[in-house]
Amino acid sequence: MGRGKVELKRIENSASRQVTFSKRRNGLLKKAFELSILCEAEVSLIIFSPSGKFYQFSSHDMERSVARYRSEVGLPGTNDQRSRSLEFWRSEIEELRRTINKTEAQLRHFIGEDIAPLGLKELKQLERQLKTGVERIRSKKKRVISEHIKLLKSEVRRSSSSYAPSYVSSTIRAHINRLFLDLHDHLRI
Amino acid sequence: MGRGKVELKRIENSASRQVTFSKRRNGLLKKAFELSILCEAEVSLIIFSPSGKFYQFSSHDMERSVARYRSEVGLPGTNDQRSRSLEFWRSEIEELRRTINKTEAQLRHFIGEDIAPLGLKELKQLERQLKTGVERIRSKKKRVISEHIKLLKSEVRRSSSSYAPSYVSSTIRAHINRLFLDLHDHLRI
DNA sequence: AACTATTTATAAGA
DNA sequence: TTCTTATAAATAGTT
Repeated sequence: MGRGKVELKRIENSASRQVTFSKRRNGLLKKAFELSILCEAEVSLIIFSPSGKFYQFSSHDMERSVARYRSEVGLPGTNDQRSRSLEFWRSEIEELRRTINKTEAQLRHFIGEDIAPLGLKELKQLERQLKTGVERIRSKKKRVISEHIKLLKSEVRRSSSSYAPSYVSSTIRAHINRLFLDLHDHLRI
Repeated sequence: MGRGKVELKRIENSASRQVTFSKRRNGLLKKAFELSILCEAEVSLIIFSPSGKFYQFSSHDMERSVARYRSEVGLPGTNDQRSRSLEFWRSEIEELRRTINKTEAQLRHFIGEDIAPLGLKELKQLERQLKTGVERIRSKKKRVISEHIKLLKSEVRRSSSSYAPSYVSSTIRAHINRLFLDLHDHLRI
């Protein structure tokens, strides 16, 4: 991965060992970060240089990952009370994960992703749900906007029945214009 | 570092996310190992896949590295292993529950429920997502149906160029009628 | 610290 | 999962 290949053994030259450490350490930290983002993995990395300098990356809280590590390696027995309750929590968590996967899949279907494997029947149902959603959202938007209008109208009434100076009504007129722009914008889609 | 570049964000497609995880996990473990050999560094790496599978590398004893990590970040000594791992599971479950709640809320929004507290901006975004979803789903449906049609046409061709008895073509005609009903039904919505 | 020639990792496709 | 291959990335040796 450079001008020449290197044997997998301690680099004898101290200067180049240090340079290599610096380059590869950065590379490793970067890749640990990328893995955690791209694949949603939990990744923790601890590095000490030969001279004792310390570097770390942890996608989640380091203590959390260490505890999780321990729960993986530190429990050889299966029959004591502790591992039983751990077994319970594990299954609890699996169930929650299943729920999440299912829900997220549905969500993706709603925005038209991962629909390749769906049949006509599913597609039809999806479409109907989406249509319903769109209708409700549009009507909610209309209500929101007409609330705005109502408020503005009452303001207009109040100010015209008072002796407010004319710049007030022009402010209100500006509000109204803004509202109509919004209205146009939001109902256009 | 492959046929195309990848954006630094969660890979949406679950299959390719898993493949990428497997490849990059191996790459990361390999590089951690190389760094420790080439530069005599102390390197510890803990990885959990989203599905909970566990991988690790440690150039030295993991507990030693963890203890050294703790002394670096200034945590008081250790702990009761059991309460820590319980703590971990508790936090894990809370996080999963939060995820579920968020995702389910989104899902409800998509079908137009619980949208009372939403503002115009959110409503607008929702509507746009739904529209996109509907469009994708409709085009997928069209593709599915035209596949059906293509298949049927080729069947018709085959059977009319053979000496098949006439009831075959009437069967096919029935299929076609059924298809058109489907077509009408599905594109009507 | 920069610069490249090379090696390595890996994304996409089969 | 595994293999292949084109390309992107990392990095060894050099300036």
